[in-house]
Amino acid sequence: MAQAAWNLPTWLERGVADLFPAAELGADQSLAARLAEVQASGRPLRVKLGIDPTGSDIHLGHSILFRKLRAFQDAGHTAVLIIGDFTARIGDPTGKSATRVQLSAAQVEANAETYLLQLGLGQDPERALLDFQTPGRLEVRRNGEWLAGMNLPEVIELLGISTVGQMLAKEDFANRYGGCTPISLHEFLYPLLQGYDSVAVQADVELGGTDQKFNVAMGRDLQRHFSQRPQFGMLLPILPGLDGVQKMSKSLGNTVGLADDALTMYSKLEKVPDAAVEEYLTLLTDLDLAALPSNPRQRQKAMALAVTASRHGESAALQAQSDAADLVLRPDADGANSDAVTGGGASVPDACLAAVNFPAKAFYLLSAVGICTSSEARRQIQNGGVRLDGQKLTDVNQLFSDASELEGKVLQLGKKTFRRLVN
RNA sequence: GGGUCGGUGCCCGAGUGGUUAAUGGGGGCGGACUGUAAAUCCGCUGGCUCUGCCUACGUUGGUUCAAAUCCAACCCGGCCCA
Repeated sequence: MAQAAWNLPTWLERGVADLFPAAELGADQSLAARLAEVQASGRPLRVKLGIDPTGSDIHLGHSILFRKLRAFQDAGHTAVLIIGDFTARIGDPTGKSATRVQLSAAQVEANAETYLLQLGLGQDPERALLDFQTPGRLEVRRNGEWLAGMNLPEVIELLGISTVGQMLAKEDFANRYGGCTPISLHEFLYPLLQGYDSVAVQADVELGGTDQKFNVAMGRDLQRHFSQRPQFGMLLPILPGLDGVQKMSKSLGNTVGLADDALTMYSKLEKVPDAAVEEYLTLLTDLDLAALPSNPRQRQKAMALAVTASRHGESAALQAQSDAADLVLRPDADGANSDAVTGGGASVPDACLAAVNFPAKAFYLLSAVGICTSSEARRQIQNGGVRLDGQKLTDVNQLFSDASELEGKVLQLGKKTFRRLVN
């Protein structure tokens, strides 16, 4: 068999951390071979991606999987998006050091709706993360469809496919077991149920983060058990968060939300630590890395611009870039640059003064306008971290007697929190 | 079910009757510096329109002038035994 048959197209290869079974096992077992086979038959691949609607916000860390899924769609394959409405209520133990709280059905359903909207349901396909429009490119399924009605004999059959030893070989379980943290029995069911999803939708490929290897591999075992051809596992790296070290995760507070406005998104991205910039470029953009300038600051900006543009469009991204530059300019002690601070930022979020009771002291103003708590505001003013139109506030108790003396001004906390005061 | 150890602020972890909103570290935030970065240094790190008031040490009650600290019951977890 020709070596060429093992090669994957670049759109497929980019950013992939792991693909199994490996091509070396033999051409007939490689993904490239399956692609060729499928192409010949005219049947698209079924590419599975499961998400558990446990939160309400999707961030860039999730989006790398959706980007890959979209790439499959654009190549003519079928994305099978599984909403884990049932499994969300068990809680995926992966990466968790503690048992996850179980969610109510209503909560899960609400989250699922929000997810679909963020993924681009009803949006312009250019801007949307997934292609919701082209017929045959997307199937959205909820795993409650096949899991909720499972009876005990079926569950027992599933349980019989794996062993305690196998489960304890999984890293998270092993850590918790060794580290004296509790593991509930029902958590052992999670990998099996996720695996069964692959059986239910007859997946050819399953996408997941590298932390999903165990679960994706379990899918192969179950498919084999149910006499299906085992899927390929395609694992993508876990995106580091804004700290550049830990994975992007809402609970760590280091995320860029898909729903973030252009300015917020750009501002966060342009200061991603150098060490993470290359990964962001590879995983979140289609830019040709070799063609970019080598200066790290320029690469950072190019990345921030490209990612923001993919979400908000080219012109909004450019606007955000220039606004971000304006906002960061510091006025001199005499306020020389204050024009830049107040005038440039067309996209500074507004804060409504209607909720403020006048006369208002400075620390109270910050809290009434929703920037931080009043106690926090006191401290920040004392630390010199609060500015009004670029002018540093020094007195916690500085009194503002009326909304009119604040209207239109920009209140700033630290380097990245800005609110334009409006009435 | 029995024995035993343990449950402290975002996390880890001191504290074992009284200057305790609670030592220390991590993280986070702010300031200086810088490339709006990293490293480094400094400050802050429960809430409240705050010279004071409120809420906090698994839960609920109790003892005491006074409890995270003592007592009881309960809930949750680890380990050992069944």
